Amino acid sequence: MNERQKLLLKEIVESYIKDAHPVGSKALVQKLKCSSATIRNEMSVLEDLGYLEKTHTSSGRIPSKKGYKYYVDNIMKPKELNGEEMLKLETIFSNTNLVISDAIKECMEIISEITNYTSIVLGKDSEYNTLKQLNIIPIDEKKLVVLLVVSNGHVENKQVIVPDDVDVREIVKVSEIINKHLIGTPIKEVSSKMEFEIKPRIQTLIKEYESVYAMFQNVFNDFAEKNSSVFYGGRTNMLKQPEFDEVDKVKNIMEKLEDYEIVKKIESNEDGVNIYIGEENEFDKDVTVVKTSYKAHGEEGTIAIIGPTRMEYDKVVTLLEFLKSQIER
Amino acid sequence: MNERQKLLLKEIVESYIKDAHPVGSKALVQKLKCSSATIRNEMSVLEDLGYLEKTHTSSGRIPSKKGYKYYVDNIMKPKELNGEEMLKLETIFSNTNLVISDAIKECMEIISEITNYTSIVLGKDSEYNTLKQLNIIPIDEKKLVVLLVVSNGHVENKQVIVPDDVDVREIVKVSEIINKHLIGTPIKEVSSKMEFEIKPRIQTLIKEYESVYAMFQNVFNDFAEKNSSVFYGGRTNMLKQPEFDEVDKVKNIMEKLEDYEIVKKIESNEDGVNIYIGEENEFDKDVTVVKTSYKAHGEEGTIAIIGPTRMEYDKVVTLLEFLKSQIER
DNA sequence: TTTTAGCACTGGCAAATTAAAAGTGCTAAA
DNA sequence: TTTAGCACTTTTAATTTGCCAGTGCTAAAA
Repeated sequence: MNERQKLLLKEIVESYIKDAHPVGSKALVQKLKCSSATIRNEMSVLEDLGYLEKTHTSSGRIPSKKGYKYYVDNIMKPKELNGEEMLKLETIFSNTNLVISDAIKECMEIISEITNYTSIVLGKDSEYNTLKQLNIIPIDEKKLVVLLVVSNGHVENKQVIVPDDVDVREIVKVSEIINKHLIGTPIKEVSSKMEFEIKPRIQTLIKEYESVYAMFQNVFNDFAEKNSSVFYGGRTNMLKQPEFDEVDKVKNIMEKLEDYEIVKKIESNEDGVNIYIGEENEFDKDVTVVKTSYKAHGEEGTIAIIGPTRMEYDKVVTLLEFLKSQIER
Repeated sequence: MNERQKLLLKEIVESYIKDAHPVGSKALVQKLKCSSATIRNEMSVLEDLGYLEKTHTSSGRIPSKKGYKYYVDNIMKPKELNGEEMLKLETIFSNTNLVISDAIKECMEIISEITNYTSIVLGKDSEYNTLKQLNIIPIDEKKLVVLLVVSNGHVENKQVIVPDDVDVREIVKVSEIINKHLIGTPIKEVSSKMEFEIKPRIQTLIKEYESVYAMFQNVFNDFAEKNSSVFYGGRTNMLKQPEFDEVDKVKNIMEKLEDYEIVKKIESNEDGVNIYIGEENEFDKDVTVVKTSYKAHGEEGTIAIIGPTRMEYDKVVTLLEFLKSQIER
């Protein structure tokens, strides 16, 4: 692609991102410094190459998915952030008594506000996270709370009804044994260590050990299931985008956003910011997902922005990169 | 209103609820056992009384808000639940190691599925709930977790960055003092008791007591803010209703559903099931909120269904009543 | 060889037109 | 009090129309 074609693609993408109208040849005469006829010729070349599309035979052009892709890969320059926005994000991180995961959530909420896209933070319990502490707190004769503290500071809690045949004191006893032997165990291995290290120990000690053992396995399984946490920002922002003006389309996308099985596929291990346009993501042909991973002090996860393919790529990428850099400081 | 008029209103409401089309006089000849002319006369009476509306001069009738209100107050009979649905809800409650609040959430999720409306569970920390236990769990030199256990079994946790000038051991010492003097204190009074009972005690004991005190107050304030919890079921169901076919309208309603300040106004103390049609609720003139409170073993809160005014009132009311009865057993 | 002016042509869009369908209100008779 | 009958109203969908933005192509200019 020659320089003029690149410039042409750039102008079309940016104009279309700005106001969602197909771009005609006359509108670009100023920018390209040549006549509309020349622009039409070049447009038709770019269309043959698959970078542009028409909405109908005599409409202006819009970028194709391939066009967007070329734009983000070869043309787009990082956008300078507006000072006010940058300051907002920085002050959140300068708040010293805010834990990193909370700071990330607040920032993504703000990014959703300034971009009008939906943001997702997908927390992930790192493989290096270990069991820090297991607490049993009796609430009454029949109810207790199991608390599980992870080495990175995450706490999970679950209320449990004590089985009829079991004495609460026996549960506490088992929890002491678990604390004695399982602290420092990576979370993923807890379940199997229960089987091989705890079960044999309690068989002789505890009367109704089967009930108690089952209860603990149950609790650990529950924890394993909601292993990673999801945070959403600007959930309803989808509804603001002109391309999602049909309720059916929005419904489809929002239902997928609610579906953890689909959302968890966003999880990223890449160090850079990656862009998934249209068919490249799980949501919709007119949706783009921009995402990157973060890692800091045992906290680990993915931050992602979800919006229309007609997205302010330069701004979103810069924002995510900026946030990532803040996190990792 | 005479019997025939009641029957007429009933048939119109139920037919419109069923398929969202205005109801004409001919369609009711069978049901009313009289000619369409007679029905037209009666319709026009009901319209003068304000129970019916026309969408345009020569359309069939639809119920007005007042018509719906009369229907739910004077005409509607509880709907018998389908056995399968009832069983689904009952089995959830028969699962003995499920805590009541989790059972409620699962049930409301199911109710959302079977009705295609949105459900909300608004947990409320009862005034009788007291502080059960305060735990400090150091994560590393600079981070710790504050755990707050409430007498009903709810657990709140917050990660805190230890201020530079403070020693973790001093925080632990303060937590011991709090545990000694504040256990059993109603949650609402904790903050003021901190001021009058804890602050004086620690002033002499703790070096940087101001920092530590501020930290704890901070944490308690955070807890107080998210005092009550919200659970949503079928968040996107709004999008399935034909009356919400304009993105703008849905956006409005969904934004309100996201806004805790608005949602918490749903909170109910009423023992019965109450219905708020159109302007009577905070959401939209075409939305109805059906809600009731529940109370069981220190767990307390509100369950609510949100849908279009054209709602299957009989079914929703019966479902909520059934769920409430299950909760209170 | 590249660029440009000019012009015929195309599809979309909005406003206007039309015809059919659904339903009402009113009148007069049962 | 109820009903049959009919004129009238509005909606809806389909069609028509003119206009507009924009294209593709051709032939001339650079």
